[in-house]
Amino acid sequence: MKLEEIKTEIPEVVFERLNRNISELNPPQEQAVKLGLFKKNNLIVSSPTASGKTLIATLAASKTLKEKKGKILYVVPLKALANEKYHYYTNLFKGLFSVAISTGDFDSNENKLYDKDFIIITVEKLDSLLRHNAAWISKVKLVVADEIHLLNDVERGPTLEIALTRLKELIEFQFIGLSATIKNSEELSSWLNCQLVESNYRPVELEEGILCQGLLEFYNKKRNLEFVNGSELANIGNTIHLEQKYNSDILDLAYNTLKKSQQAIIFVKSRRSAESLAKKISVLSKQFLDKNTLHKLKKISNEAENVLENPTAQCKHLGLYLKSAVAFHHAGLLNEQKRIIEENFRKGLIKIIVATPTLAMGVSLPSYRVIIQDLKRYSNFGLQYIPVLEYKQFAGRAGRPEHHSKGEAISIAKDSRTKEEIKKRYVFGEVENIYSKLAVEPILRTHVLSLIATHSIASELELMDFFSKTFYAYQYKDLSIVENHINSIVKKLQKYGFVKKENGLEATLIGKRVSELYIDPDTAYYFISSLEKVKTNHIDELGLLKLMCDSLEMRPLLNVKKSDYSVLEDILEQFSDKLLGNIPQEWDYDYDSFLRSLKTALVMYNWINEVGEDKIMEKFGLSPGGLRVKLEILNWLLYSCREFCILKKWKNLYRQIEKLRLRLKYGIKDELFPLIKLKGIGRVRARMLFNNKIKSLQDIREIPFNNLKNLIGKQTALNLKKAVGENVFDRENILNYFKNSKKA
DNA sequence: GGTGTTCACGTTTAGACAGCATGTC
DNA sequence: CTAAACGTGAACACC
Repeated sequence: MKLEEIKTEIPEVVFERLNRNISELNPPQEQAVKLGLFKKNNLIVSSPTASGKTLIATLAASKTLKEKKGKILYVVPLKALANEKYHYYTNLFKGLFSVAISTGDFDSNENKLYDKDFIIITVEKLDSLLRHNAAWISKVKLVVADEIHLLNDVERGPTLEIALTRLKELIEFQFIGLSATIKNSEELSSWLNCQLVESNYRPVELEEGILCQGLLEFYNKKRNLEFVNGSELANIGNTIHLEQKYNSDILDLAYNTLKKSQQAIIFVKSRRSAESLAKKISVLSKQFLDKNTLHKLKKISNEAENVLENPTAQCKHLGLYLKSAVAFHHAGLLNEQKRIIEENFRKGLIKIIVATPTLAMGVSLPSYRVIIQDLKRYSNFGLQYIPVLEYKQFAGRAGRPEHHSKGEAISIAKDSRTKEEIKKRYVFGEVENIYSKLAVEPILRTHVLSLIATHSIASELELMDFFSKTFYAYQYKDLSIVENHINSIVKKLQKYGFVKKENGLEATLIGKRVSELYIDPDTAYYFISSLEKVKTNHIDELGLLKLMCDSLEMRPLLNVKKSDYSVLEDILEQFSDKLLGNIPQEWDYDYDSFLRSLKTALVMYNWINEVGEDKIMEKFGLSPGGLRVKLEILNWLLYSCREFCILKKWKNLYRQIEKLRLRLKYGIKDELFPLIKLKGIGRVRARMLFNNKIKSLQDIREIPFNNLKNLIGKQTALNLKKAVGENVFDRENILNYFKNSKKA
């Protein structure tokens, strides 16, 4: 079907912009049109990664926008994905419609979401907005849910499920669900009252292969399909004998990739193996790089290494491997470093990325070759094979439509038995069903509170009525497990003082706030009851930090190593009277998690006492990225405590909490507060100034410009002087000024 | 006595959403 | 019910 044929359905400018890149609709897209995409029918699209699902959503959105009847909600599971979509749609709709992004990081709040046409939002943020009763929800006429197979996720699936169920209760809208290929897409689509678009279409051909002891076999699935149910998975397709140079399949394959001037993403199971494999490959990749490339690589290596003022060991390693066009990629990196890696891989400068699964979930970063080294991953039951769905996500990254006509996904098998297993399980295997994971207590309790807080609910029965509309109810029919949970949760919430039962079920003022703050009711109760006991005292920072680390939200906590025990026990002795909550004995079952919490709190305590970031990483075995994440969560938890203080009128505590938040934000002691307010001054520079007896704005005013310049560099010194209201006319500066104005 | 090798044992293991206010791709 | 890679340190061989 030609794009031309649907021209009248969408705004003309949008059509022209789309038409620059696409003239033809691909099979799943065409099918979506035939199944009533433009007739406001609900659709589930179940097809592989990169099969053009986004365009289906775009077409439906364009139709809705053309009619100007209401706004569009585009729901995604990751912030990184939200950013990507935001860029795409602001570009596509530039000058026509307003696009907004709403995640925990930033709200495009300038004009409020109320006025925006197209809103990209994360699942949890949507849930949060529903808890806040956002007024504009009633104006939504189309909801797109991207990666809807997230429903299967133990932790985050239920949130999506509840949010969708609530939306259905609240308003009428067209629904488009985009999913990876799953087995029970039929079931999913009938729950949501959808037409089903199912397809195996890919714009670039995908060749799946296995490398085992130097022998690389590719399988032709079309011809083999009939054998799948028998055991005959004959090896039809190419077979290649790889040049064996390094006595290691993975290194030989990396060599082969580089020799062909191709790129590869290698998926491994742990951060440690990502870094160590990157190291090995960086040694052999040097031979393929010319002078010009090396020069460019040196630049980005420098950039990545020096994101922090004091590079950590991890930063240095990354920098080193980048010089050889190799990178590792995992959640312990800083966002800036991830950006550098992704950008330069797209440009072709970086040749090989060794990554943990992050890279398969997040932004779209295709590569000619995808190499899957680990198909097993550690779980509660030892090493276990990953789901087929995840393998497909890995493999789906192979092939860049703009550069290649095909892509290769190669798994590594250590022996022939493993090879057969991989062939059967993954290459020719069937993708799993997805199942609702709703019936779990910790998840239900936050949602039960939020339902009570936003609805007028007459009784537990009415709650059950809501849950009978979920995917869980649709799949399992039997709600008795959920019902048991709900009854005990409602009792618990009453005991906590978050819910009261008078005419019906109703949230108390504090219960409502807990729901809006988006923290677990158990956590909230634990915080409030612990703080109650010390509301008028002076609290030690470590005590407060430890309290925060006891919460569910801070998990996973740091591991306690054998060598840590003595240090932690010393600290415990020293601070035992300052910790909130009770201290378990060594033989208690929760002693271990107590120590883990204490260790995590200790990291933060080091941070606010200005221990160098590189030292913290070394001492606690933490990554820079990990520290950032924990700091952000802490800030949110402390903010929540602050709000509790307001409701409970605990003024003394309020002040202490605010002070701690400020110290956490910058990683400083109180004495640097005046300096940190200045732009361009972070924890490192503020400390340096302070140690040079510049302790206040007044001191900055008084110190001669040249002295300041020697301390901190000319540009920053100029900015500082300006910031404290002083204009500096040094000679050089004036000369520069004239030089620059001449150029202009 | 210094240095290199081997072996047994111990340790560790992916990821990422949320508040609020302010200023960026 | 289930694993494997890496680091560490002791024991040992060799110059």
